[in-house]
Amino acid sequence: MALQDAILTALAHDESSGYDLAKAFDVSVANYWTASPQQLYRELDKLEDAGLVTARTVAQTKRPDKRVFRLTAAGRKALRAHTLRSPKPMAVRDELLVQVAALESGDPEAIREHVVERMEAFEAKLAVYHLVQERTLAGRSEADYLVAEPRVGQYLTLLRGISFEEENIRWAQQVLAVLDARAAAAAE
Amino acid sequence: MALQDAILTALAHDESSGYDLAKAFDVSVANYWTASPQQLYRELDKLEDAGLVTARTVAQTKRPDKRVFRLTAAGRKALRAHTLRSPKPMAVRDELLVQVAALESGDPEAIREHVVERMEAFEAKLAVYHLVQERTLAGRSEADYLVAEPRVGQYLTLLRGISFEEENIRWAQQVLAVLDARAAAAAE
DNA sequence: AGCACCTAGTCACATTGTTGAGTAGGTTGA
DNA sequence: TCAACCTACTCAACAATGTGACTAGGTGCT
Repeated sequence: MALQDAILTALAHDESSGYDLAKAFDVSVANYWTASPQQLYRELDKLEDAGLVTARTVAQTKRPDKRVFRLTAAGRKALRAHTLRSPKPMAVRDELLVQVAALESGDPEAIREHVVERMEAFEAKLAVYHLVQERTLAGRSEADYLVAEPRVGQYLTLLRGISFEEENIRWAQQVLAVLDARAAAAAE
Repeated sequence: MALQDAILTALAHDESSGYDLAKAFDVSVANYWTASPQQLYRELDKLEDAGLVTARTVAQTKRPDKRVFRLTAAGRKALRAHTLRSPKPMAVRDELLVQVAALESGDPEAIREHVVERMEAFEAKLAVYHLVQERTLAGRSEADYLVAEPRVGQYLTLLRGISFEEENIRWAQQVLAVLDARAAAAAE
């Protein structure tokens, strides 16, 4: 259900193909909902069957044809109805945290390496978010944008994504510092 | 798979019943993995079939009997093997963020109310985490604990949970401030 | 010439998550 | 004393989400 709503939200302002949607999910929606391309194609078909989106095939030269989706009036209504329902509690799934929780039962060196790798991913993601932020603000101040810009919802979720990645990086650094301090203490 | 590893981790130091596990998942594991009691019972049965945990029925007076689970040697090995595998990227699912992203297409007043409710949940969770933190440290300083305490993994994930909830609260306050400023600007 | 990567998908299967009902006694508070 | 909630589960069915393999032409690099 909620994946459908996330898709409808992504289509609220612009039409797009499944492939474009997959890229958008990768960069900006991943903050609050994750979905693989396969999931998106499947849900788009369902949304089309339900009459919430319409598809139009666009022929391309030198590229495969694509199907471009856009909201219908019913889709717009469904999106509004979704915001009236009480949201379910957040769900998180992070195998890295599972591994860190199992630090004493696992292989500390492997876990350390996983933290390092993840930290690089956090930093890459933060850099992307900062780029999106710059492009979104386009020279305006954040304070102005937050009060005056009609399409502020996406920007608010972007802010959450930025602070989330910043905290992830800080946390990863702390974990590495703790692991190193413990390794040093054990070596004595 | 990873739900199984999260369960094995929770059982790494102490045996516990499915019911106890459900409470533990509610308060501390929810940081990095969520699961309903039903899922836990199902996975515990599978883990038992796979020989990774053993169950022992404990008769209680004035209470229903309970089944207490503990890791087997194979379970301990599986947990260690899990930490050697590269963790999958984090997955988040939050319907509230989906609603905020759809702010312009949805009902702003309903969304505001959902943010208020969620903020209360964030604060309650943070209070629980602080309690767990106090009980865990038991008077020791955090710096000492992080270097000297053998079982530091859980504490590191707790720290991530605390900063996560703090950021959630800050973000929710910002969203409410923005919504109010925009409502005031629109009323003029 | 050959490889890797990009666009733009489809199909089948596996795992995870949700809902609702049932059982049965004990504790707490108005 | 009666309702509401807590402990401690089990069972079944279904819905949603996630993974892996596959197709197929085009582009860019060495």
